[in-house]
Amino acid sequence: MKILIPASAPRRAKTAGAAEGGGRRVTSYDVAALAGVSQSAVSRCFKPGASVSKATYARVMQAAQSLDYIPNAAARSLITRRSNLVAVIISRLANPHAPAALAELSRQLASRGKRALLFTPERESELDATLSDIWQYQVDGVIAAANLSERHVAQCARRSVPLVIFNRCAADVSAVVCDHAEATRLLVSRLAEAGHHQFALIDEGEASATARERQRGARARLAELDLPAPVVVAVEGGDDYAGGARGIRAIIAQLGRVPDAVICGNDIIAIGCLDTARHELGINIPGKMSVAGCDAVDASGWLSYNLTTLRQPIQKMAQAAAELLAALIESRDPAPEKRVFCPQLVEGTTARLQTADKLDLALRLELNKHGLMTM
Amino acid sequence: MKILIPASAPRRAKTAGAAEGGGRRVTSYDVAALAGVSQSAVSRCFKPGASVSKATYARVMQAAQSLDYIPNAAARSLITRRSNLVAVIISRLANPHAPAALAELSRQLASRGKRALLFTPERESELDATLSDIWQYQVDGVIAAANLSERHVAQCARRSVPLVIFNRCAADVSAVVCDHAEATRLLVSRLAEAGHHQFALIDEGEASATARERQRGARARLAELDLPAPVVVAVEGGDDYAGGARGIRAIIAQLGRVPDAVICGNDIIAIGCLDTARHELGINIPGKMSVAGCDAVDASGWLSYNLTTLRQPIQKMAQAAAELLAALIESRDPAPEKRVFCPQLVEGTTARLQTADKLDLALRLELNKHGLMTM
DNA sequence: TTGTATGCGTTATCAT
DNA sequence: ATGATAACGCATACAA
Repeated sequence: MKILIPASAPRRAKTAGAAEGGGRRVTSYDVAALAGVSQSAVSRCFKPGASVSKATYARVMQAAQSLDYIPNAAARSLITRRSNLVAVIISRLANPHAPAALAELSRQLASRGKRALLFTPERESELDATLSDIWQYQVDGVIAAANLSERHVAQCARRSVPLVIFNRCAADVSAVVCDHAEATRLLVSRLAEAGHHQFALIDEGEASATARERQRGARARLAELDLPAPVVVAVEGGDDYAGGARGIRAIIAQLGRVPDAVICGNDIIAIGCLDTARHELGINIPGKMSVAGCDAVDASGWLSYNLTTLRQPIQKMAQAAAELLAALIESRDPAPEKRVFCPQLVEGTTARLQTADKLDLALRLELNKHGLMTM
Repeated sequence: MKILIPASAPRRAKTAGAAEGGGRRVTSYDVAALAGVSQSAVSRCFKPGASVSKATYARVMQAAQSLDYIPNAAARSLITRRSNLVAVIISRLANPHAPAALAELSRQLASRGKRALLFTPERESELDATLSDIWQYQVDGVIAAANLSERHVAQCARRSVPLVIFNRCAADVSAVVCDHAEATRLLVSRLAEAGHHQFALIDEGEASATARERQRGARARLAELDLPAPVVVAVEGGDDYAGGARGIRAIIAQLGRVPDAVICGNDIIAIGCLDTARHELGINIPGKMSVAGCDAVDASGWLSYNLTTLRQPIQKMAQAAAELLAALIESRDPAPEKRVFCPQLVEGTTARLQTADKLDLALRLELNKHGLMTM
């Protein structure tokens, strides 16, 4: 059996000479040496609420500053099991209000000390690879503005990584959503009140959950009001300006005439529909036909359009998402919570709407309800 | 002096029982134990081009899969000094083509095994804090679509973190830019050829480097052509739809009449100018006045506008940025390289332009030059 | 080709 | 309040 004599020297002999090797990184050992304290003292100085004397704190901070020392997040996350990274999955950054949502999410995460690690899969088939990528980085949580399958959601659960779905429907997951069904109900109510009879919808196809919701809301309200079922045109993968242009032509072809009102899945579709109707088909809007969009974009307010549309409270939604995720990260209790917001009607000039004071009382009460957040 | 008896057991006693503690992470040790190999063997299996036998590779991969093992990027980056993270600084995500650029950057980085860590400072004053944040994460490089000061650039150099500036002017740094001066030169040339005499500019103020470039190009070309100096209106912080609306009113007030042509710093300004001129001031466009934008956005192609504008090759620029950064990361040679792209003229119907075959030969040659990439 | 041993830079635990 | 020491999970030099 061998007998060892313990080395009295510390495990590593760090030299504080930072100006030597060119590429050597500045570590807490360098700062400690310069400040004349132990490395653990340095570490404590960078941990909020740790017990350090005023004097050492000052010396350490000065040393750190003169060496440009900044703690290494990789090493920290290794031991704390907190990366302060949040994966943000946005499937289509081209989506009209994705930029606004992303900017606000980034802000909100930053205010909570988290950073957005961006993932932009282009097809749904890339989601598997995207998730694998994500796990590498030991993210503290995931915010997904993408159509995750149940399998993907389960994957998050198995790894116990908190997940918040943004603006998509999903079962058994925390989510921040807009009540799209209520939105189209509201729109149909107002338009019907103003005398519109034959409705049409241009929207994404059945693959889109939000499109299904919008269609469901519109159909239900129309049925309640004993109005004819709407003509529905799905613009698969063409939920954009060109889709709106094709959509209105398809509707007229199918119906044999101009509908009273067209409700579009988003503002860009609506603008495409509007431009084509006005400039190419010569339809008087809103005289002969009303057009409404969803998800107000900047362009909807421009003088050439002044679109009647529904505004999602994107900022509030982003804030809610960050809030929800933060709560999930703190407490290890995975009780899913949903926050449902309701879009607000923006009365433009592309639809003939009854002014509010002419509406009967019952309808006014109902509309009033929509102005509030619902759970 | 104490005498120690060395423990014959390894430094750490890892149990492969993954299903015990609930939250325990799966490590390469777990995979090694299940596959009956050493931890280093597992590590090698995940390193492309390492020397592993076919047999062990298969066993390790199967074990890894059954345990849902994925290497921990934090631990890896600690030893390899490569985080595979790239900080992307975008100061204003509201900026018309920021989303497109970001999406393409994310794509291009991903194809090189890198991830975009997003930073969205809102004011220039936040840049210091942003950079400090960035250094924590040991990013492999930085792509900045923001106005970094020389101090910020120096900070990157001192930490030897590769930096690529996106779409901003900067000295002594690698950058991907559009030649905005050439863009406005081109526009002025074409408009002058078509008989425009009195020009006006609506753009951001002197604080914006790209605005200064555009103004410089326009002034220079006008001087060459012996045309009067342009009326210039700066819309500080209002480089948007409302800015364009205010801008055209200011120009007319200043000039006492309608100018022949208005060149706007971006398409949104141009659209604001156009809408106000047409719908509120009743100016016939392009009959009485020509309007041109810069940085083609989707809306510029809509039927209601069909704007004459300049298209930046954003995709190519994003690709070039990723390429440049990747090269910088690979080679430790910090020789700055610039890639300059030239915007392409989009001939809409908001400006009276001479058709190309009527231009004199000299001008045609010059224009042709602009179609190519310049260095 | 494979295994052993060590270090990356930090935080956490414990004794002082 | 402070310092010594042990993880965290991986990659790599070196020995076998």
